Amino acid sequence: MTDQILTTERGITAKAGTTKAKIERSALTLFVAHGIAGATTREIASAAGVSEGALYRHFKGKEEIARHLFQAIHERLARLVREAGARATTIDQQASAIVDAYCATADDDWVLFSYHLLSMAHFLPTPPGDDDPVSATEDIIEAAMARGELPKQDAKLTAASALGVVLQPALHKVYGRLTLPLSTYREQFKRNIVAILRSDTQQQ
Amino acid sequence: MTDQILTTERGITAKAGTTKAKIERSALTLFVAHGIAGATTREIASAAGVSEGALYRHFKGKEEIARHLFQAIHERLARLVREAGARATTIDQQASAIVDAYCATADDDWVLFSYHLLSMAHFLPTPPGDDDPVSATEDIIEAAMARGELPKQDAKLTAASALGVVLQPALHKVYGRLTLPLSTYREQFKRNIVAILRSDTQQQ
DNA sequence: CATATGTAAGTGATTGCTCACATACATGGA
DNA sequence: TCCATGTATGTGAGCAATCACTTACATATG
Repeated sequence: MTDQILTTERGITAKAGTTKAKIERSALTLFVAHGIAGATTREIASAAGVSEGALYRHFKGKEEIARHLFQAIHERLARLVREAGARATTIDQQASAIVDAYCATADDDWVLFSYHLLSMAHFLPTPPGDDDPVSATEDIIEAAMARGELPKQDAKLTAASALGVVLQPALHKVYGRLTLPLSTYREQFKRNIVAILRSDTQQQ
Repeated sequence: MTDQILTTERGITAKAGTTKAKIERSALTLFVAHGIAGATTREIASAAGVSEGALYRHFKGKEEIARHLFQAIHERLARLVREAGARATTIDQQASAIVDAYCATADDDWVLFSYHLLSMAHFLPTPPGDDDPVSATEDIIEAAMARGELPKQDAKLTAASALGVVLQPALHKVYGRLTLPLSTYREQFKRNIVAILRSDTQQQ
């Protein structure tokens, strides 16, 4: 039952090749495969090729590993959305930049991204004050409504549906219904989101 | 630690008020709250107000309860989507009927519906041959493309994004970001989905 | 009395986590 | 250069708690 991984493991926050990086990567993979509760500390240690005690040199416990991994991707996505929103000036450009950022992040580390999708329910609601990608998206849509670029409506709902255009296909990739890299669908995502944002602006 | 529920419990497949219905309802609630692996058989029995042994009179084990509940909502949604597709003739009518069916099902039994959203990853891929709501949606979109009502493109992707318009807001309701019944957003869902379906048909 | 249903007290297995101990390595005074 | 020492890191046996599940028995029903 020794599932030791011999290759140098890419870390999430720890330097690649270190024991901590191996633990992060093994835990991440097993959390995605069996869920957080379903993955055991023994499995994680075995997959990382270290003893179980080593886990507790670097983390307080299993739950801390799970939260550490979640925060890494959650905060990263929030930052990327904010940056994409700040970089562009029109809502169409902003939508395009956000889609690009999501697709690049997903394809860059698919296991980490799918962990974010699958473990969301385990950690939310996030402690107030912390940023998150959904709030960032809502803020960008609200700003566009405020400057008259979009019709005024429920920004929380619009943000949710727009995110759904990307995240539901991402989930289907997790389920094996779609197999190509997420970036493959970038342009269609952008068209679809723009279509949603404008779906109430029928001023012909 | 006796969390006995005194009201008559609405069954999923069992007759309301029976022990089996109480077990189904308690298991469902706890699976949504703590996940399948995170909910214990003791908790389920306690919440149902029965002994732990009673669980095993009606189900082989915890995993069978979880699968039983999943199949109930999964097959129900698949059937509703097929029926909505068969009832209407144009893709716009079909989309409208599917949105109505999803919203009605969600609001009718929100815990069961959110269980479907949250436990999908635990059961998929479904055994081949069984129907599912995503395949049903794909079939309807493919048929509309075949009769020239929609531009020919990746039906699996279009179906995923269209479902995302409804399911991501539903997830946000699970997370507490949206609070109103899902039906509240019906008309906006329909507009958004139609906008997506047509987003490649710019024949002006 | 036969069958279905429910109970209480277990069972062995597995869980997350701890702890006494081993090793690696950097530091610095002689 | 040498080794004494402190600190960081890793080990693996093992612990108490908890897990899903079983079993012997009671009761209800037709």
